[in-house]
Parts: sequence; C-alpha cells; structure tokens
Amino acid sequence: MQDSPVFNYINSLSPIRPVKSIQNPHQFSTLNFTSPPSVFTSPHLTSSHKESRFFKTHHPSSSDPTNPLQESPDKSTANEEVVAEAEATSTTTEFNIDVEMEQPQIVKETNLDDPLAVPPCGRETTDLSLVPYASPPREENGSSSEDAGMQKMYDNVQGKNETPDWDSLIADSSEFLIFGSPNDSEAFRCLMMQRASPSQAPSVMQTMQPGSINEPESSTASPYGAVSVLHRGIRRRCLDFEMPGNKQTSSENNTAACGSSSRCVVPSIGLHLNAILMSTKDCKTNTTHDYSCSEKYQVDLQGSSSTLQEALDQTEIEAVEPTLEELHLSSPKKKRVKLEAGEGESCKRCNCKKSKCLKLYCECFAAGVYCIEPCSCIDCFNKPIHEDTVLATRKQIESRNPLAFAPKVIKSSDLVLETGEDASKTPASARHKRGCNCKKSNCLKKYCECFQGGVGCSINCRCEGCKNAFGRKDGSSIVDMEAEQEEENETSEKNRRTKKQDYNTEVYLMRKEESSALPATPMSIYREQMVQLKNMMPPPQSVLGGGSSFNSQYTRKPEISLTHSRTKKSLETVAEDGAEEMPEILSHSHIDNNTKAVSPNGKRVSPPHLDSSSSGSVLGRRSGGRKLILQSIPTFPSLTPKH
DNA sequence: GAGTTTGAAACT
DNA sequence: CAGTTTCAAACTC
Repeated sequence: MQDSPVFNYINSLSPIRPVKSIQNPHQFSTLNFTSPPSVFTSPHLTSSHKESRFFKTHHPSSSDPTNPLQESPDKSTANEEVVAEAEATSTTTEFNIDVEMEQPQIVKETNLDDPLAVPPCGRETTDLSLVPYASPPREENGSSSEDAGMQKMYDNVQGKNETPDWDSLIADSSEFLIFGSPNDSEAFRCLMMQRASPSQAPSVMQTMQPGSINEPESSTASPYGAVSVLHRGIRRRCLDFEMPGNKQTSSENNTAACGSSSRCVVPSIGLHLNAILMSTKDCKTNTTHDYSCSEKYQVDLQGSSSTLQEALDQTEIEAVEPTLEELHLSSPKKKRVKLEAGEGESCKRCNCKKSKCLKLYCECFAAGVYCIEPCSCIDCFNKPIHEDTVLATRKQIESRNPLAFAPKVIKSSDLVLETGEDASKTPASARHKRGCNCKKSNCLKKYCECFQGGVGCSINCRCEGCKNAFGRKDGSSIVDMEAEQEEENETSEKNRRTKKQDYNTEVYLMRKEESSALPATPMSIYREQMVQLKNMMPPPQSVLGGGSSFNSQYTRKPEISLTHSRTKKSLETVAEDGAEEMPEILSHSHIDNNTKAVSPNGKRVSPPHLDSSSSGSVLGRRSGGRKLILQSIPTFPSLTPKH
C-alpha cells in the first residue's frame, strides 16, 4: 500500500529524477551502459552503483530504460520494512537481485581495481545515502507530500540535508548494505562498526555522506584501502572470515584467517575451487562448519533467499576459526539456521587418517585447497604451514598424472571433440573425463564419480551394470532409465526414499525434464550448472580480484561457475575452468588442449561475457527464484547474499 | 557413531 | 598395463 503511492509518485516524477540521477549517480548510468556487466554484481557496490540502483529502483523512468524496476519500488519498500526488522531474508534476496540486474557493479569493479579511487567507507557512504533516499522519504514524507519526500531524499543524497535520520537509516540499511555488498569489506566494516556503535553512527554517517563519497574517507577506511582490495577475493571466498572481521582491521584478520585455518587455496597451485564446490562430494552436512560455501550458497540461493541469508549468517558465525568468530562483533542477527543438508554440498572436509592429506584420497588436497578446521584429518600436512610439502607433493602427483588435479567432469561437447563421443547419445551435457569403473554400485550411488558429478556415464566408463540416472554409458534412453529407476524405487529403495528422497526427486525431475525436453531443460541445465560449478573455476573474478592467488581463487569460487553455467553452459567446459585454477598444470600439461576450447583465460576471464550472460539470465530469472539464484551466485552474490 | 561397502588412488 | 593394496568417502545399521 505504501508503495503504491510512492510508485505513482515516482511515475509522475520520473522526468525529474533523471536530473537527479544525472547529478550524482550519473556515473553509474554511464558506467552501466558502457561497461560490460561485471562479474561481481552485488559484491562491490560503489556509491555510484548503489545510487544508480537506487535511482533506478525508485525511478523507473530514470535514465535506465531497461531497468526492470517497475517492481522494485514495491520491493524496495517492502525490503526496507523487512530489513528494518533485520530478518527479512527474502526481501534481501530481492534486493540483491535488483542490484545485480542493475549492473552497477561495473563501477564497483572499477573502483576496486583502483583502490584509491574510492575509499571503502566512501562506497558505503554512498550506500548509506541510498538508504535515506529509499526509506525515509516514503516513510516520513511519503504520505504528506511525495514531492517533498523526494526532494528530501534528493537532498540527503546530495548531502544537502545535513541532519538526515541516519541512525534509523543506517539501522535499516545497514543490514541491507552489509549483506547486500558483502564483497566490500570496507563497506561492511564501516557499516558493521556503525551498527556496533549506534551512537557513533551519526558522525560516521556524516563522514560517509554523499558529498564525501569520493574522498578518501575516514581513517578507518583508508587503512583498508588497497589491502581490502587485495583481500577482496578472500573475503568472497571466505565470507565467514570477512563478515566476522569486518569490524576491525579486516585485512589483517583476513590474512590471518586464511593463513591459519581458513580453507585457502594452495597458492602456487591453482586450486580447483570448482572441485571444492562442486566436488560433488557433499560436505558433511552434519558438520557444523561450512567454509567454502559455494555450494552452500548455491543451494541456498536456489532454495530461497532466506536460505541464503541464513547461510551467510551461519558462515559468519560458525565459519572459520575461532579467532575469526571472535571478531564477529556486530553481527547481531545471525540465525544459525542450517542450510538444508540434503542439497547443500557446501564445502569439502576431509577425514583422512593415513594419507596426511597429501594424496588424492584427500578431497581437500584433490580439490586444491588446504584443510581447515572442520576437517577431521589426522596428521594433516595440507596446511599453509606446510606449503612447501604440499606443493612438492602436488607436483609429484602431477608429474605422474598431469590431469590429476584437473576437473573430472567436462562438458560433453568437449568430450565429443576429444573422444568422438556422440553428445546426442548422452543426455547429460557433461561427462566424467576419465570415466568410472564401478562394479557394484551400478553407477547409482556416489561411489560412482560420474553419478557423483551429476553426469552420465560415457564410453570412457568401464562400469558394469550401469544405471546411471544421468545417462548410461550405453546411451540407453532416459525413459528406460526412468522405468528402471521406478522399479528400483519401488522395490529396494525404501530407505533411499526417506533419506535421499530429496535427491532422488531431483534426479527424477531432472530426468523427466530431460525426457520431455532433452536439449536443455531447466533442470538439466541446473544440473549442468551444478556440475560445472563443481568443476569450474570462476574466471573473470580473478581479474577483478587481481590480488593474490588467494583472491582470485576465492573470488571465483561460486559465483562464476554459476553465472557461466547458464548462459554459457554449452560453451563452457567444466574442466577448463578448473584448468584456470591450476596454472601450473596448464602451463605444462596438455590439459588445456584437451579441455577444449575453453580458453581458461578467455571465457571466464572476460567479464563482459559473464556479465552479459549473467545479467541477462538474472533478469530473466528475477521472477524465478531458483534460477536467479544460480546466476546471481556467480556474480558474487553468493557473498553478497547479504546477511 | 561404528562398521561395511565401494571404487579411486597408489603401489607393485 | 594389470593386479593388488591402500585409502577415505559413501553408505548401512
């Protein structure tokens, strides 16, 4: 109801807004158009971006015609209200989506690239400005005079209004912003700090006001500066860390976190975040700590926005090391609702006892990541402190098998090229590169790497009695498979139903979709994405992250894969992505060639691509929760997930 | 949570 | 390359 008036007002005022937008936000509009969609949508919201978004949202008719905003006004209003309460997950999600759609991120990226360009807090400031703009006007002024409200908002944005209700705004928006732009650690910090000390908020806010946006801001911000930028990737990857540490010197915290216990990718080694994420191996849901999160986020995103938030919250709270946990000063509202275990394949944790986590037996090692606290491994050498050992071992293994650390699942198209397999025969778009060798599982259990990877068996498989639900090596039709599956379900899978009911359902649905529409049904696509995500590495982000190997890896993790998957699915190869992560391997191994056309650099690296694809998909999805989620994730939303 | 099953990884 | 052993995840109870 509240919105409606506003909306109308906006519509009527739309002409005016352009002017406003032009002044301040003008930047984003330009950027939006010119710059390709950034990979990281939600994460780094620059002031301009937010503003742009803000304007867009509230001013449908504003500069950006394409803006899907029509709905946004209502949503935004709703969001504000909900957010005020702090727990509105769904709304938050929408918020994020909006952000992504708007693609202001580009600006962010730019800023990020240039640390000096905008101080962290400065960005936040912008955000804050947005808040007032969004919430106050409606609430306060909306009823009385919309115009006045708009003006007020405008003033706030412009910094004219020196006494905005920052506290309230911050309180409401902080959550928003914080979660909305997880990537910006600085922003986070600022917000977090503000939240932590409401009394201080006003002053801080003033500092952060629009006018000062571009200036290197407060001492707090400056320190982070480049550092924050450098660690951006880490943050993303390790939401946990950042979130918690936001309050204080996040840079240090982050660094320490990664160095110490957090799951870090092995530096020199291009870790396959994909593997981590996707590694089909589900993290034990039982375990309380999910670090990597990528998968988790996927699930969350898919499931619902709320889930996502919860995931984030959980990560913040639980994730990572105690030290980090200690750092969580501000996060007041963290519910520790655990994500659904079923789908959530969060992160990898190993339980190695004899391998010292230096063999491929170890999932962490195989995935190219260090073991972290949640792991139950014994005598673990897969830790940063043993980096030399890890690297040496890795090299050794690679010397034995250059593809040892390469993604195991690659797209069928690639396979076709490589093996001559007829893709048409295989329902699933991806295939296990080496194939499985199952004897007793009939490729119906996770013992089977193909099944685990969500791909069908191929001619490369030496499995016996293959009944892989994702596609048999003999190429039997899906229908047949379904029939068999049904039989199985009826006969011997009571337990399965109960425990794995969800999973089966998913598979079943997938099959159905495939049968109905083989080419690319949503589910199949989803599947593929899942698979790809597991295997893929985030490409473009690395560029953005531009930081250390850690950064790149972390950044990539979830978002990327997701993004690509949809739009580029067909084009991409899971393997390739992985290759990106593993520079060494790529450098001297043939993997690259095999993996196909996916030039590691090319695809994912090119932000535009991703963005365009992602953004488009995102837009498309907006209505559709799950689908949106997937793509959104790629962009970074995962972290962004806000809250 | 302990024990079993399974198949990849590692070894011979 | 084939066979065997080792290993840890997946699975079952």
